[in-house]
Amino acid sequence: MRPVTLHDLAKRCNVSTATVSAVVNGAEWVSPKTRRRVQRAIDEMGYHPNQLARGLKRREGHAVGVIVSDLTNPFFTQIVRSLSHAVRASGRTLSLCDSDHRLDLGESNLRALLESQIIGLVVIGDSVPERALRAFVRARPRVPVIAIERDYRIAQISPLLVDSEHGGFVATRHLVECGSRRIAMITGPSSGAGSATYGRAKRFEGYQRALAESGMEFDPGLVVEGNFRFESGRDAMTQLLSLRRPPDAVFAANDMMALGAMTAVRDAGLSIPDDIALVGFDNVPMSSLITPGLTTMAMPMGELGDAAARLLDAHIAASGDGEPPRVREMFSAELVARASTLGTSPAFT
Amino acid sequence: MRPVTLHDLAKRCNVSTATVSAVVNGAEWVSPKTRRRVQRAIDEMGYHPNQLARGLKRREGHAVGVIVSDLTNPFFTQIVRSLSHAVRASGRTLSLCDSDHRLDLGESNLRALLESQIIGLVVIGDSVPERALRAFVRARPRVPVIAIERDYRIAQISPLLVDSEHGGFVATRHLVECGSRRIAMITGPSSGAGSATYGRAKRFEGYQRALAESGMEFDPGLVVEGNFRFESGRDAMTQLLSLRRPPDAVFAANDMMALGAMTAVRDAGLSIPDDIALVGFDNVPMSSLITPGLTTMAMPMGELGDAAARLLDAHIAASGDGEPPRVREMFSAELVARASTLGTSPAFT
DNA sequence: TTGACAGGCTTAAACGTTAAAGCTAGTGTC
DNA sequence: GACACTAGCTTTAACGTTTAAGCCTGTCAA
Repeated sequence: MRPVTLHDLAKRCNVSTATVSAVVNGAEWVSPKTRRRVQRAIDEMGYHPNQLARGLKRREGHAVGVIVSDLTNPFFTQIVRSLSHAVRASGRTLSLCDSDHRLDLGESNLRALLESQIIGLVVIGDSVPERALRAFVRARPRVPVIAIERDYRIAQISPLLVDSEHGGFVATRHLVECGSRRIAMITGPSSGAGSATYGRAKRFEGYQRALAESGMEFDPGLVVEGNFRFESGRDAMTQLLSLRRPPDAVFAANDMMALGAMTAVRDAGLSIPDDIALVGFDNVPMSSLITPGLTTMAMPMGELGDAAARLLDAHIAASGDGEPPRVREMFSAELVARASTLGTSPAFT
Repeated sequence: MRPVTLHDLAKRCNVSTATVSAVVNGAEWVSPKTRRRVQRAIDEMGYHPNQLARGLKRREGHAVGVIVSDLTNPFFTQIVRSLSHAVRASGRTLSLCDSDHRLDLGESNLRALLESQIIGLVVIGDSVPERALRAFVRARPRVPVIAIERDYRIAQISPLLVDSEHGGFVATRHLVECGSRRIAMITGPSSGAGSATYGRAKRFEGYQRALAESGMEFDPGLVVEGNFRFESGRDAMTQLLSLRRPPDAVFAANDMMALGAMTAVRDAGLSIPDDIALVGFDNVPMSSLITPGLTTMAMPMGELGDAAARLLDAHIAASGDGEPPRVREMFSAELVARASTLGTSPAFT
């Protein structure tokens, strides 16, 4: 039992396949009578257009590709989710790839998407090597590519960034304002997976600027490198606590490391925020649910997903006019103050 | 600049497209000399097969569809993630749909997947109306459909289930063993989104059986209905605490509600587990990170994703032999005891 | 009466790939 | 020398759509 095709409908209605196609696609010129007859046959026989054939003929696919380095990261999940809704709303389909923090997997994922003739691509975080993307835009000059939280040096790629320098500055200044005098930082990795994300270095720069503007000296001994994961935050914190002069506040480059740091503080029998004040970055859902609530810089996840979808739609709609224009958009993270810096005053349980 | 096609390669190498196709697909009969020549041209010109054309000709797509009711639910995210890896490993592509807890969206997502000629379908949770799936298996009798945590009454659909009756039983018995005498339950919704998931009713049944086997009376006043979300757990707990005789233990049908319940207990100035012992269900990542750690029934998420991928591969490999066989697999949830029932003995911080 | 024109359809050629069937030259067999 | 056989190709017809071009038939203006 083959699926119903335009031919089947055409035979049944004694018209040509072109006419049936016109009805399916809502062309103007079909007479109301024929249109009704064909429409009835479509409903009765249960016809569904074959997007492969359609795509082949129209020389464009119907899928938008998205590559993410780790879907279990709530930051990415939320972006993918809002992206998926937007993509569906415009009648397309989402092809999802999880590169599992491995650049080689990201590259093979990208090839698969290229072959499936995607009509647009969103790359989130540090999931695809620059070289591979360069090859992609060369092979498909008309396909819009959007990078979230990664600033590729490729002219055809539109970056959507969060101003992490400012975010790091605000986070650190908040700690200063809360009375901290020795502020440590747990950074992202300087090499390997995640090291190339836009925010990694910027958060550190913001931290340094805030220290400078507050007249505090920068102590390299208070900077520990993590890898954005829970365990590395815990280990980094343990290391910081073992210093001769431990810090009284810590700015972690993301929430997962901040949460890891939190358990290390607890394990050491110390209290947050009295002994150690703590700020994270991302505002993952968990940060509002734990006790004490984690003060953090909220990333505009929904906005990023929506903006990506909006850009894709615009690019696709304007296709035919050569290459898509490059757009660079900057979003900002907002401070969400919770108990990990403010303490348990009634307003911030 | 059109993408390179088989024709371009054929012309360049003075062979027919059939030969080039044979090289691309690794057919045996091509002479080593020709193979080398063609292979070189492929590399030099940067050829990538067009999966739309290939799929059209072979009468099968290259994508596996997955529909999930809410991607931000970590339980689903982990399944999708392991599924995506398995799908990529077999050279296919993942088409992801998030139905946003709306059955009508799930239905339109399913239609989109149908049109894109998916080669297999995984439906996770309560995301697609049974009627729509029935139509799908009628339209595509050869496409294997796998349902995770949902037991559709459709012969062609293979369900992958977790024995939640037993899980509910073990969870409740654990509370009994920890000394609780009045055990309440926060259930899933009895109607609307999520109400049709396989586990919902089963967890409640297991709870009742454990009470009966422990010789404890079942008190309907200790059962409150939630909707699987954080806030509903918090509200349900508040309601339970306001009873004349509040419970000394609560079994929540999932972790998110248990976490909500936890904040309600804290807000009431009570302690976990001394005043209220708490058990959840799912073992979302957060449950191990909060304080106190949440005792919960661990769902075998990776196993479910892998099993789904394995079944799909088997079905697809055996295609041609008519309809895919229906497989029903049952997995089990395992108790992970943490501080929310055991207290802060050194072993369970 | 002729021609122009428009409405409503059909024809036919693609889109890039695969696969069955056919062809050719060379080898081996008796 | 006729025959079969094989290795290594080519030819050709699809797969299900779309779309440009063409073909009728009827209407209307001149």
